Amino acid sequence: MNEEKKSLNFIEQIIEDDLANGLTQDKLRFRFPPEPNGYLHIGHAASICLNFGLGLRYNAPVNLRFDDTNPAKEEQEYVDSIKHDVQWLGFTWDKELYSSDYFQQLYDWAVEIIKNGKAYVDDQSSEEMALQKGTPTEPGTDSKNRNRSIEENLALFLKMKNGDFEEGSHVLRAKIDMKHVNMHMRDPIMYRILKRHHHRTGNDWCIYPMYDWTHGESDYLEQISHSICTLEFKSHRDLYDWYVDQVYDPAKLRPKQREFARRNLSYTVMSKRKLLQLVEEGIVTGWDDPRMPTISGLRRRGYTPESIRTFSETAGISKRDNVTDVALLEYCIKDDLNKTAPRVMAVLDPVKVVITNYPEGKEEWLTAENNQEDESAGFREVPFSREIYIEKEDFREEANKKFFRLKLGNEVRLKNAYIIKAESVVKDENGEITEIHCTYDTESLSGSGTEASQRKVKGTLHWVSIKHAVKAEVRVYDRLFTEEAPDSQKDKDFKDFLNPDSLTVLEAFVEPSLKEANVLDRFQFQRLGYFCVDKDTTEFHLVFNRTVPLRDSWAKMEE
RNA sequence: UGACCCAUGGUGUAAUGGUAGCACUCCGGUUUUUGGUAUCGUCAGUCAAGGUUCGAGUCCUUGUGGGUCAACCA
Repeated sequence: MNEEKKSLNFIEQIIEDDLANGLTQDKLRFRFPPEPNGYLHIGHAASICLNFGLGLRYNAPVNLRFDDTNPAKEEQEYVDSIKHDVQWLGFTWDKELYSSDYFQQLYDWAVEIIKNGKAYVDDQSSEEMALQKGTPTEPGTDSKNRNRSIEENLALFLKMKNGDFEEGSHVLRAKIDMKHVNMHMRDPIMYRILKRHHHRTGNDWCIYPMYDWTHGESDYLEQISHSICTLEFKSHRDLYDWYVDQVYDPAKLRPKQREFARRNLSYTVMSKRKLLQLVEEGIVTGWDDPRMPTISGLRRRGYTPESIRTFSETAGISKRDNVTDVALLEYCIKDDLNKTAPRVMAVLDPVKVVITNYPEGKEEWLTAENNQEDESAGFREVPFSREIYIEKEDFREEANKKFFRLKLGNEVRLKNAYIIKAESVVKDENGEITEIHCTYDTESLSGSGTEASQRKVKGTLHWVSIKHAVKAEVRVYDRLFTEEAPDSQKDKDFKDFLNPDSLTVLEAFVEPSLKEANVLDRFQFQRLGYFCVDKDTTEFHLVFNRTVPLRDSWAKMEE
């Protein structure tokens, strides 16, 4: 009953203020506007969760709008992946829209703007125009084409549209103010000539509208009430407003742009350019490499949509630059999987144990709970026999009292099975232990209710029966970079900080029940971590990805 | 030598002029057939200096520090 009221973030605050000042709730409408030029990453997830979260909170529609105004970079493949990722995250958009849907409307409006004397065709080189643009501290100078007649502009713009000019030879510019303190207001380009095939409009157009000209008008057309973007667009706001002013009908809703800080994660990079570089240079295996901060990478790694939503919610939003500790993301997935992932046993670095007083040829199928955190998860049967594998690091010939695991002369419990005692070891010519000989307490079976079964021993180990074990490839991932903020180190390239050990491939043994596992099924390998079945799995070859290890306070004690 | 944005524990955020709180991380205790989980606890913060006010993290001024802005990218 603690009616603790959740505080509003600053965007919600703005909306509440607008509502208090007369905007009605039914006018609220949002959008998520990715450019289909790459895969979505965890930073986009923040924006997705923000926009769709607002939609849920205010019962308002949220459009998925592809900002596809640059045919040179955009592809259908990216459109498909983005739709998949948004759905996978658990959100439903109202309308699927494309900026390219508005090319004709934008063109018609541009003609009107020319007729109003607010735009002109410039045929200078981009170098000349850049020179005239000035700098943040110096005003720009007017183009020699700035005062072309309306008729001439109309004729030239038509020729641009008709493909009569070469790429790069002409642009349409808004006539605003070359001396404006805001560089974006110094006669920005509205259209450029691009003789490229567009993934949706094909070859219908050879002029394409720029982002600024497109975005506000698209928001206006869709009657988006709050157009939320990241901080680097702050200085575009003046232009956004100027463009909306050119077509605004006061009877309609006027969209407003508001900006928040993009979410950065420690030990990774987030820019599409850099992620693309990792993919193209083969540093990772693809956009969905489990080490990538992409939604598809996290999905393949074993992250749940729920955990990513919780992460976004917990990290919150603000207007300051940030680098969120990846430990928070890892906490979110561990917390989720702890409640939902079935427990199984797998040995990643095996050493053989022979239980000398266990009859040769005998096998038992023992009962094991699937999830101690969830009674409804039920039980399964796990085979036990005379020879088993345990982890190498779970045995020492000698150790101090802090070491709760198996050592000569000492007892441990095998999870869901018996208590065993290490009696001797067999070594090869190099002194490497090849077998550990143990005896077991025949009365100590877990759950049997006997006095011996209730005995307290300090350590409990996971294990697999050698005879029944299934071989599996296990891919153990570590952070991709060794530096918290790899892309903000002065004079250094982010790739200087690549972690050479970000992937370790192990040949492991897992309990037989895992033979039935399907791609993306998630498990806790007890005492080790959370793992999921990779898509590389075939009928004959099981592959697991380690999502995240369990907290290991023993490893910490060991320094 | 400009304009704009930002500044709260190690990290991410809250406090809307009135008790600086939450989560993660770190460290420690208890419980435990996972050295997991759960649970209890410890350490730790308002960039600085002035001003307004009964009262300032919050408002004002000036500094300091960080970021953004000059693609025919978005």
